[in-house]
Amino acid sequence: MKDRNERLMAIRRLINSSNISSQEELLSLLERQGFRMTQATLSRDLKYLKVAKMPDSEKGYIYMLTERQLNDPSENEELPITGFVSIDFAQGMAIMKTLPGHASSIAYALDNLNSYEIAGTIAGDDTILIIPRDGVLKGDLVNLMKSRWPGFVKEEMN
Amino acid sequence: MKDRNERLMAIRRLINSSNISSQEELLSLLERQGFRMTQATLSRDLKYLKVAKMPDSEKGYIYMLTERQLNDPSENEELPITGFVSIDFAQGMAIMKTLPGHASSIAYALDNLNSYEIAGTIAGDDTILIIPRDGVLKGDLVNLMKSRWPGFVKEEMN
DNA sequence: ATTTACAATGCAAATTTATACATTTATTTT
DNA sequence: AAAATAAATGTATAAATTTGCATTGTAAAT
Repeated sequence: MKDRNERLMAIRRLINSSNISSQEELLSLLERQGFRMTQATLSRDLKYLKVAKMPDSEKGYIYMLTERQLNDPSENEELPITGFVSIDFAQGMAIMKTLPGHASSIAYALDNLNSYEIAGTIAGDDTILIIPRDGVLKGDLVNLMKSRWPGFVKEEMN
Repeated sequence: MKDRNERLMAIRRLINSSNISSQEELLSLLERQGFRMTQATLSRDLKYLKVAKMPDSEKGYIYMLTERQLNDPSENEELPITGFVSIDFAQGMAIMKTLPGHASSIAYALDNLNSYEIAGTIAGDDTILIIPRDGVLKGDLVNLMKSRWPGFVKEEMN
């Protein structure tokens, strides 16, 4: 199902980076990127991704991501502020270094973000392997971290 | 235009307290409260209130408030953590007491919440008069405070 | 008190979005 | 590998939402 995941990610990126006001509009942007599909599938994708449509003073209505479910406490897990050392990318995956013994708690928190981008994590003692879904870019992970992890700074990265 | 404001508030309350999945559904709830209107007007109200519709695992799709515009920095003004003393309700308005000299800065921050509930504020030296829109209940204001003001606690209220 | 300007609303039609059903494609089981 | 099961998608249609236009109600100005 590689295709679908890449499409889902492409949708997220488009919605994140531009103000899209209808599925037809999004559909044509996706087609420009080589995705072939119908509006029906897009509607289902948006439902799956929990993309909301909200009024916007400029464009009337726009789609927006809602990863951080406003009222679902389970999704509001805070990432531990301490223990993070560095993050690195290789083989399409992310390798996060932590202080000794901190890996599993951070990995646990990462899992509980329930973010689409992260397919899963495996933690050792001071290292976490983060496996992104197909189609997820390094930048997507960085954005995720930055948006959900107060103490996380790009500059600390390699 | 008293009627319209009360209707707008009723809409906010309903959306906040229940999971509504269509305008028709919301319409009938409003009618049960004595509001008479068409679905077209409701659509315009929702647009005015910037109510978003998002996928929900239980009900398919639900409406939700988006006061806290996720990406609009101007709406993310933080309320000053210090200076608040107490809040009181009288004559349909709220009287907030602050430490001496703190009233205007807090009132300024309140204004910049751009919240629908607050029609306006007037600040003296240590007192702020908060004028709610018609139809806004005491509880609505308290909810607003609690959701936007980290340090605000109900117990401090009278 | 009229007139003028603007905001709010209904109606009907256009647009947009969701979904039932059938079909294809992938995955799992035997 | 074949059969059985589940997942993904297209087509056509239904359902839901938005909007242009006309009208009515409200407020402001003369």
